[in-house]
Amino acid sequence: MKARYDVIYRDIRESIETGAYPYQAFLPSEAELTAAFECSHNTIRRALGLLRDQGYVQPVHGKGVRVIYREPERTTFTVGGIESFREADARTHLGAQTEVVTLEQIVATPEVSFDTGFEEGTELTHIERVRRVGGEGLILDRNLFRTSAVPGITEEIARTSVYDYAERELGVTIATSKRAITVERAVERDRELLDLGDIDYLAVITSQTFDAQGILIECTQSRHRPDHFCFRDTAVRQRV
Amino acid sequence: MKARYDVIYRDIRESIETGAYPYQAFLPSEAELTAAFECSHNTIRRALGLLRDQGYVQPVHGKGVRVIYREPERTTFTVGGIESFREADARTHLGAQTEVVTLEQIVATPEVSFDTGFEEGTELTHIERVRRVGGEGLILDRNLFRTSAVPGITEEIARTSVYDYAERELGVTIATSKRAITVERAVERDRELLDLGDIDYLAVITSQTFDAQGILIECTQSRHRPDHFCFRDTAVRQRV
DNA sequence: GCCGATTTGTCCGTATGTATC
DNA sequence: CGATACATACGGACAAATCGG
Repeated sequence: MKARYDVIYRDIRESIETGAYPYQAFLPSEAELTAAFECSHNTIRRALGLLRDQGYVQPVHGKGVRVIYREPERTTFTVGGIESFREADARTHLGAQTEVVTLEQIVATPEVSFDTGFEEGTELTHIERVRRVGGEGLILDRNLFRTSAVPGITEEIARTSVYDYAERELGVTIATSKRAITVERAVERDRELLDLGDIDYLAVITSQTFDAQGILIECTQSRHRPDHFCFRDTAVRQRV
Repeated sequence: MKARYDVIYRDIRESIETGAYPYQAFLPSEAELTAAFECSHNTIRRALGLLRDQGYVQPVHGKGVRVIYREPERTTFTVGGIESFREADARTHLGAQTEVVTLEQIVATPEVSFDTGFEEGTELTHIERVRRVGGEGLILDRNLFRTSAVPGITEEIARTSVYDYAERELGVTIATSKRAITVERAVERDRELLDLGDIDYLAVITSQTFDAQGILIECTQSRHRPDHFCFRDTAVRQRV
């Protein structure tokens, strides 16, 4: 992304994360930023809007833009935004491994259609993968990809990153993802594939992913052992 | 909020939710919308940006703006994502009751400060509340309000809605909320106050809330019995 | 309490780039 | 290639909130 507003957003975000603009400090005014980045008022505003939406700053009308970001702890496996397991792994440096348990072609039955939102009869690629950190099975991912959108998935691709393959090789762009987080009791299959010990509940993320065309291309269930699960989120007030 | 872009956003959202623009359909082009709403290109774009961020539509470059919203399925969940307990209760008509267990003034110790982000020595109002549905204790809410921002909380207020009190009586506006969802083992206190049976894990939402000034005014831990917990979310891909 | 300077919030009109068909 | 539609960017104008004198 080479858009000006995005470059500016990243630049300021960097300054906040490194502490150049500390918690509770005010950023330079929009006028100053406009001069500093040599761009228009609107472009600065767009960058500031991103910072606000991502929970970095809180603009205060008539006063300035206050920093509300503080360094999060990096202890557990955090989920947020749309990032693939591989990206999260790279970010946290936990050295995770992926084992492909299932890789098969299926056709959406009425029941699958109801659960996932795929039209009945759609050809789907079904994948089950176990994510291991330090040899321990922590996460069970169960994906259903629309085969016509993401064809030719091999075990090798499934073991590395389906997202990379889809984005780079096929030119598919992931755009929007709808998720629900629930906590469910572990079932037989979970015990079989994960290292649960006496743990009998899992954090479950169920998500639907749409591509840049607005077409549903993937449904996923990601079942996490609770002691390595953390979901972070920033919500901005809905003005009523 | 009477901003034009917000009115337009709500108008189009309404049309989507009622099915006037069905799933997978394209909205009228920006030019047509500009004419229809008699406003500028930028204002329409801002409204469309909101619709995109909230997961209603997916703009497709060079083609149009596609609807990706579908009526959420009514399954087993009770407590939804962004809404407060009271709002969720009103929506689901479950007839929930709130019992105030604790209401006291405390001062932030170093440990509390570390856990919550309040400055050491800050005067805080500590509240513990149990949310019951059908007599069953399902949720334990533990709040720490900055007393100077939200003074004079009575048991009556705690039983109904601190949020209403803060907004209406005190003019405090909640602006940004940072949340983390984890799954934790139930502790003694949870068993004491909630009806857990043989359940020994809880869904825990830990949140920090900032007012319109960017000041931290509240930290909350909301501990949910997992069989009545669901968190919903829509994420937009960060283009890299 | 009022006024003026500063700062953010909203909106407009226009121009240009880029993707789709 | 041209027409259409979304994406980005600019510059200007005015409103609204804050703060200090």
